Amino acid sequence: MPFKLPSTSRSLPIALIRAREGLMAPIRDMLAETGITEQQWRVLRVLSEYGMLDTTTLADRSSLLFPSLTRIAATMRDKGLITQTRDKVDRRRQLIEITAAGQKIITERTAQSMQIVADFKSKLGPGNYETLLDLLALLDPGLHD
Amino acid sequence: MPFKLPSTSRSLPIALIRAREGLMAPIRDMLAETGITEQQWRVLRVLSEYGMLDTTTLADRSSLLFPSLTRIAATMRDKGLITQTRDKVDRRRQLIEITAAGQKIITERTAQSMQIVADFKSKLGPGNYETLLDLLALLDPGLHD
DNA sequence: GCTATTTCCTTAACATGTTAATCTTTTTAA
DNA sequence: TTAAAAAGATTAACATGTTAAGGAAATAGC
Repeated sequence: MPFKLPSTSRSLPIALIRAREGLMAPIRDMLAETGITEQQWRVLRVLSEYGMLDTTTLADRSSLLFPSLTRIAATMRDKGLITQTRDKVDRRRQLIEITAAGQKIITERTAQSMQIVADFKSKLGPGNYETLLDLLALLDPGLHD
Repeated sequence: MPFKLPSTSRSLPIALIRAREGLMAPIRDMLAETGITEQQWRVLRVLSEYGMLDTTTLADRSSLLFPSLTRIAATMRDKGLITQTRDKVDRRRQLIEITAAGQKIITERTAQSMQIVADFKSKLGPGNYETLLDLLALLDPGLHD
């Protein structure tokens, strides 16, 4: 039975990459002005939203793998964007917190960032935007398994 | 005006990452058995579908950046999965073609790969799968700008 | 209490993503 | 026809993704 794979033009993994590429292009342009990367922005967003976090929780909420976060945190500490402290009770654990300098970047870029999100919402139509988020959530392994 | 960014749990870029992670996990498990990476698989898929291609077209259809493709092609050439030849007419251009060994990997894994796709289709429901592809296409910068 | 296991995190090694600089070949334009 | 510009591709440099191995601290079981 000579079944055939779907054309790469209708491949879901590839469609996800390309959609992400389109979405991130303006965000990366914005971040280039601040000197931080997309991942560092994500870490700042999470820390700003949730406050001080241990590394495991931070990695999970930032959708970063642990080894990546180790390096990213070191870079961000050197830049003065975060602080790292050992947990007094469990000295294996490390606690990470955003600094004033880190929060300043979030604050300064919030309006611009929201405008980018608004542009994509209107590009898709408001209902479609929510539909898309819901469909993507169905594929998220962390949400039901 | 203290506008606030959407919670990172409803961020579209993050949702795209997580969906892709869920989608690729079983595919990566499959590819681990063959000794090639996700990107190398994508290159083989495109070459198998379209035949011999110049590097620019291949990079575009594989959704890879040019410098990445340069390295990936070198690796794949060393593994015997592709051949690289100079264009006789325009010696700047390079032409890339899949080898029998490369095609063998595609052939051997087609059924397994299709099963993974089918599983995700049934997980989402058939209508939702097409809806998702269509919505993602709206964000693809290469499809309308 | 003491060892084996588990947990949290870091290092290592290799592949890719991203931007910028460079190199070669071709095309343009005077 | 020849120097400047453009096009195709590579290299470099740094950051991240991914898997596996290692290291220190805490916990479980005996």
